[in-house]
Amino acid sequence: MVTQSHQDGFCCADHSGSANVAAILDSAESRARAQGARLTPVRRRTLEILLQSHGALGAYEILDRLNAEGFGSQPPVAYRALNFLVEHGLAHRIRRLNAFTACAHPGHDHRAAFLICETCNSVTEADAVAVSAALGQAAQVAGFQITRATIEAVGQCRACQVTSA
Amino acid sequence: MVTQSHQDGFCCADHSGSANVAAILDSAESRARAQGARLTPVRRRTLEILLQSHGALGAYEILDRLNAEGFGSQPPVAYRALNFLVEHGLAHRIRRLNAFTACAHPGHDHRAAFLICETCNSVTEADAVAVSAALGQAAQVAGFQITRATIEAVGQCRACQVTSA
DNA sequence: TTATCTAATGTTATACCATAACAGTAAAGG
DNA sequence: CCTTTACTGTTATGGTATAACATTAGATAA
Repeated sequence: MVTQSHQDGFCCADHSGSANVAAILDSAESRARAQGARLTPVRRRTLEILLQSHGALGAYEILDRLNAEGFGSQPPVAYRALNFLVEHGLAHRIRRLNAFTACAHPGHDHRAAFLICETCNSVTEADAVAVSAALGQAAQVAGFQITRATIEAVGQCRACQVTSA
Repeated sequence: MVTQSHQDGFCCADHSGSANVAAILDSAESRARAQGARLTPVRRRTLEILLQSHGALGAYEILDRLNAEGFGSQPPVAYRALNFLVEHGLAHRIRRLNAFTACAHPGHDHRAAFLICETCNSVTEADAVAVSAALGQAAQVAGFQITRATIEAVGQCRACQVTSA
């Protein structure tokens, strides 16, 4: 399971304590509106599920939860909501896991790298400005013009290194 | 199709003219042997298919070709050969494309980034030593210990920029 | 050599991930 | 209001990947 994580709560700090989830959702809504997009109930709820989750969630897991709450039951329901969130910078797709995660810093025009812990399955979003610059440099050597990039690392998060030491 | 590429041959230089394919295969065999691994017929042929291909190939495309030549017909046949090649540094998995490509510089302990042209579907392997260093730096800030990384960029290769200009 | 052990191949079966195409509904704009 | 557009939901299907087990081929040691 891609999503099963933090089984014991020992692994890492809280991700967006539920207190601020609502605030994040509201600001997401404003930003979407400003872009002429609508953060509809399914989309909002999908983002909320991602925000409350540790690690990343697969589309079908999201779908199960949405369906349990009265939303549609078929894959496109989840994929559409998730694609909307990704396109609007509110979530990220983690290709290595075939999964999705809420954006940790929505609104910023940030380049992100993802650090995937293979012990606890947590996914941490790291700043990738320097990485991006280096990648752009490497591409330039090849005369390649980058549109977008995927930067994902697998390893062990701080807490899990300690635990297994 | 993930692999359809270079439809008109205008796009990029030849990738490993068939002359050196045999040499590459032989040296791959030696290196595999040195590691106590065997480059069996399916594995060797799979690598050859990748070497002769432009762009990346999906596992099922490889499977079709293998099967047409008398090898097994079921997915594990292709996946096992491909995983072997990846584990031994003879091929790379391109996650964004759910596909595989022959390693351009087998033997080197190189960090690679992949530049995927969305116009001609070519996949170029670029040196990613600096990118890797920057990524390691970013991870260190988070206390994260990287085991391996995926670095893939989508955009336009040199030839396709010219063409569409 | 032959018995044995291990690695590799092949199969069946199944699970997981993702999208195309179409019908119905709700919101925005004239 | 009525039209237009965007969103939601469905059915159906296609693509990607692996688990589990039977068989065969290679390596090892008696």
